[in-house]
Amino acid sequence: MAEPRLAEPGRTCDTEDAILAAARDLLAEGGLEALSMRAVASRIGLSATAIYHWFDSKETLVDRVVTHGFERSEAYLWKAIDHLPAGSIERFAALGEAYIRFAMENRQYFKIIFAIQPDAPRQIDDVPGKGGYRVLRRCVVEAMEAGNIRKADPDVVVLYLWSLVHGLVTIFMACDPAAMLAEAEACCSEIEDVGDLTIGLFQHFRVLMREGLLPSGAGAAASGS
Amino acid sequence: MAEPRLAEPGRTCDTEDAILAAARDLLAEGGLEALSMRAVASRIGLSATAIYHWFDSKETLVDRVVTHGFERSEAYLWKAIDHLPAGSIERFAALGEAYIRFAMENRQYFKIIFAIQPDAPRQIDDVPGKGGYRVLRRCVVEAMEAGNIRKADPDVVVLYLWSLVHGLVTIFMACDPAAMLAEAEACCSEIEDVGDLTIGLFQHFRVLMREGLLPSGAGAAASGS
DNA sequence: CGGGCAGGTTAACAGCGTTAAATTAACAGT
DNA sequence: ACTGTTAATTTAACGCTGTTAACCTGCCCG
Repeated sequence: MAEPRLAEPGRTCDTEDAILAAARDLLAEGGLEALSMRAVASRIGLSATAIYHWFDSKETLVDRVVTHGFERSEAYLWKAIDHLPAGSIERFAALGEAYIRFAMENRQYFKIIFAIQPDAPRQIDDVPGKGGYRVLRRCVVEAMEAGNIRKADPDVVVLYLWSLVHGLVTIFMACDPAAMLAEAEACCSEIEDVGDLTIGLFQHFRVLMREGLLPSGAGAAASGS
Repeated sequence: MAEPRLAEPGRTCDTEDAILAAARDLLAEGGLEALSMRAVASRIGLSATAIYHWFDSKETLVDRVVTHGFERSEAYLWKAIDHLPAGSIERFAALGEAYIRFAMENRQYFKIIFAIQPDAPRQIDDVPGKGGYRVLRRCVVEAMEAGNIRKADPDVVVLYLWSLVHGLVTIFMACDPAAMLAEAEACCSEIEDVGDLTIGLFQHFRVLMREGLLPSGAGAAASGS
């Protein structure tokens, strides 16, 4: 039936790609529960068991799909900031917004990565960390060298910023934004899209990120206490 | 076989409680995948289908279990701060650490709440928000009134702090803390427990929370830019 | 020609959530 | 006491899941 060409040297086999593509589509369309081995197989005209010649298990398959989905993240994030001056704090805001947008566009992948792990947690490299952590860390180090942000352990600052934006994403993915909006009616009375709403809220975080919680007057003076 | 007493007026039926208890135990022992209707039923000596007289579906059952698990959160968080002076910023640190500890002790519940939602996300009241949001908001408002933190929309500040600590928890639940530790070797060379490690890192966030990213000199003066 | 192997098939297993129908027991009414 | 009702539970079954075992088919190489 299908032409069985696979010996071409640099090329991975067609079937494997087809499986990955079908799995990716199913995941995007109906989430993880729609991604069954039989569904993937029938979409490419194979038996379910054929998949086991290419992937050890469903978990392996899902892992490959998600990993592939996140490989774009580094380029995605970098593109969002490369037009801004290196070392500037503007880059943090742009990076955070890009992270939010990327998460909203790939929320199925996000949910899996941050939920599926059975007991042995993955390496940080498998997480958006691989791409995102590097980009963010570079921004932090450059901004420190430029004297635009406080000098501290860069990894602590990176984790601080990553936690902030990732927590916002996670909360907004789990909660009804409308209910959120009712409580925090600050900015966003007419925004409907969850992503826009999240970004709108994130923009209100800027002052707190830059200047902290302490009142304006007390600011940097109280550093020693 | 079992004594069929159920007509007692104020009392919910025994079987329902037994189901919930068995489900809670199974969840704690083996996570969501260990919580099957048949496993719950066999643990209390019933048929799986008997559960459907008390709960519409597995989703309903899990929902009840998780909700019950989170009902303690408000008391838990409040207990962690009630010995500290109202309006003080010390309360934020204590509250954050308590949130981390609660999350680590109830990570199965956390994973479900922040992962399971099919498409229609839950109301904020179902999330630790119900308990946690209220406690945190009260701390923020009191600290604002006491002049200890900058005056702003309290809901934005609440969400800022909640995102920060929840993001940290989420990241540390999904990533290998050892790999994390290798990158951010700041504080924690000998800590083994994930919860302690997370709290250790959170303590390093304090300066950034209070005083922001900007360098000490530039601090509060740049407020207008 | 023959072996080996990649790629695929069908059949089957154990488990899952869930439904339908039948069963048992207790209670209420006449 | 007989009857009907309802709560609580059972067994049987359906369709789905991931996965394994065994078998087939055709290409390539010696």
